[in-house]
Amino acid sequence: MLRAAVALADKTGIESLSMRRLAEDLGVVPMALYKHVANKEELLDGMIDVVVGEIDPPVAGAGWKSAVRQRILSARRALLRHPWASQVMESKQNPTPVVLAYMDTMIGLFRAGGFSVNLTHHVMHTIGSRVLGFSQELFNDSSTVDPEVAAAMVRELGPKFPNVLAIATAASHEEASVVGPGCDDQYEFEFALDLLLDGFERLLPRA
Amino acid sequence: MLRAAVALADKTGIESLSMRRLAEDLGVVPMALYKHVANKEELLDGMIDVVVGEIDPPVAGAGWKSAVRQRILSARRALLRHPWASQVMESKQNPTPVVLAYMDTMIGLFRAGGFSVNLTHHVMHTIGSRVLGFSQELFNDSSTVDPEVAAAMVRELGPKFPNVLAIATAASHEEASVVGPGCDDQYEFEFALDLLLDGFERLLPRA
DNA sequence: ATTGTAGGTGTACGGCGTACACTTGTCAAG
DNA sequence: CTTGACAAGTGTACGCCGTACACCTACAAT
Repeated sequence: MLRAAVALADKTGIESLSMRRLAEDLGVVPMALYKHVANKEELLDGMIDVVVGEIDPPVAGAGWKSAVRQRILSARRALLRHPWASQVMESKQNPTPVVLAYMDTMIGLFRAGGFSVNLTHHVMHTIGSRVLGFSQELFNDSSTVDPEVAAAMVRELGPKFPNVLAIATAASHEEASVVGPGCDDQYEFEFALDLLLDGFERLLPRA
Repeated sequence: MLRAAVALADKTGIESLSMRRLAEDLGVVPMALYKHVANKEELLDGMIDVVVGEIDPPVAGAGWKSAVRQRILSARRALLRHPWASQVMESKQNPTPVVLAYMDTMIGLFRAGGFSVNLTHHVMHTIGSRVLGFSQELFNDSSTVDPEVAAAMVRELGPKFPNVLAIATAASHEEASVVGPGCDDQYEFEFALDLLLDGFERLLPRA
C-alpha cells in the first residue's frame, strides 16, 4: 500500500493523492486504508520512510567528507525520483524513526571525522534540509525554454528587477540567446554542498 | 483584509485559516472574499507580501557582507513574528513581485560587493531559503523542557539513536541534567549564516 | 435620472478526511 | 468439525473545505 501510494504520488503528483484516490487505485473502498494507517499523516510518514529507505548506506572506509558527500548525493538522487517527497518532508515537524536513523548515521560520520558533539550539532543545523538532498529553492529558474515565454518574462522583469534579469539571462554558464539554458540544479546543489563541507573542514581542530 | 488574514494566521495558525473562517472573522460571507482575491492561493501570496514588506531595506554604506547579514537577520525577525510564513513560502513555486523585488536588491548587494553575475547566482542558490530568514529545520530540537517527556525520549532514543541522543542531551552549550536547554535557534541560524558568508568571501577575487 | 461598478449575499456542488457500525474470510484452539 | 477471534474490507454519514454562479445593493460619474 505504501508502495502504491508512492507510485501514485510519483505519477500524479502529491496534491492529487487523496485517501479516496489511493483507495480507488488499489481497487478498494476508502475506509479500508484505515486498517493499515491511522490517518493520512501516518500514510505520508510511511511514504517518506520508503523514500529515505532508498538512500544508500554510507560507504565504508572513506574520509568523513567524502562519506558525507556521497551519502547526501545519494539522498538527492532518491529525492529526484520522488519529487513530492521534499515538500512532504518540509511539512512535517517530527521525524519518523527511519529519518532519525538516517540522521543518526550522518551524525556518526561527522563524529568519526573528529567533530565534537557541539560542532556536529552546529554543522547539522547548517546543512539543514540539504542533508536529505534537497535545497529549498525559493524560485524555479530552470524551466520554460520556450523563447516566447522567455521574451515576455524579459519584458516584464527587465525594468523592475534588473539584477534578477541579469542572473536569469546569464543563468547557466554559457552565452544566452534571450534566456540562458536555465540553471543546472545539480551543479548548484554540489556547489553549495562543497562550500559547506569546505567550511566545516576549516572548523575542525588541526590534528 | 490581508492584514486580517495575517493576524488570524498569527493567532490561530495557518492550518486553521480557511476562507470561511477568515470571512467570519471579518463579519462577512465567505464569497465576499472573492471580490478581493481570485482564490486562496492569491490570498496566501498577499499574506507573504505583507510579511516580506516588513523586512527592513538594506542599510546604506555598509560592506556587502554586513549589509547582507543585517538584511537577512531582519528577514528572520519578520518571519519569527509570523511563524506560518516560512511554511507558506516553501509551498509556493513562483515568487510574487514583492519577493522578486526583495531578491533583486539582495542580488544587488552581492553585485555591488564585487561578485560576478555567475558567482552571485551560485551564492544565491547556496543561501537558499535562508535569504528569507528561515532555515528549514528537519526536526525540532528546541522544545519540551518537561523532564518527564525528556526522560521518556532518552529511554526511547537512547538504544537506537545514540548519536542523535548525544546531540540532544548536549543540545546547547551548557551542561545538561537530562536533556539540555534545547538549542538556541538564533545562534544556529547565525552560525550557519556566518559560515556561508565567510565561504562566499573566500570566493571573491582578491582586489 | 441613468447606469456602471465595486462589493456583499445565498445557494449549491464536488471533494476531502474520517467516525462508526457492519460484514466477510481465514485459521488456530477446542 | 465447530467455534470464535481477528484482520481486512464495506457502506453510510458528517462536517469541513474551496469556489462557481446568479443575484442584490449602494453609490459615483455621466
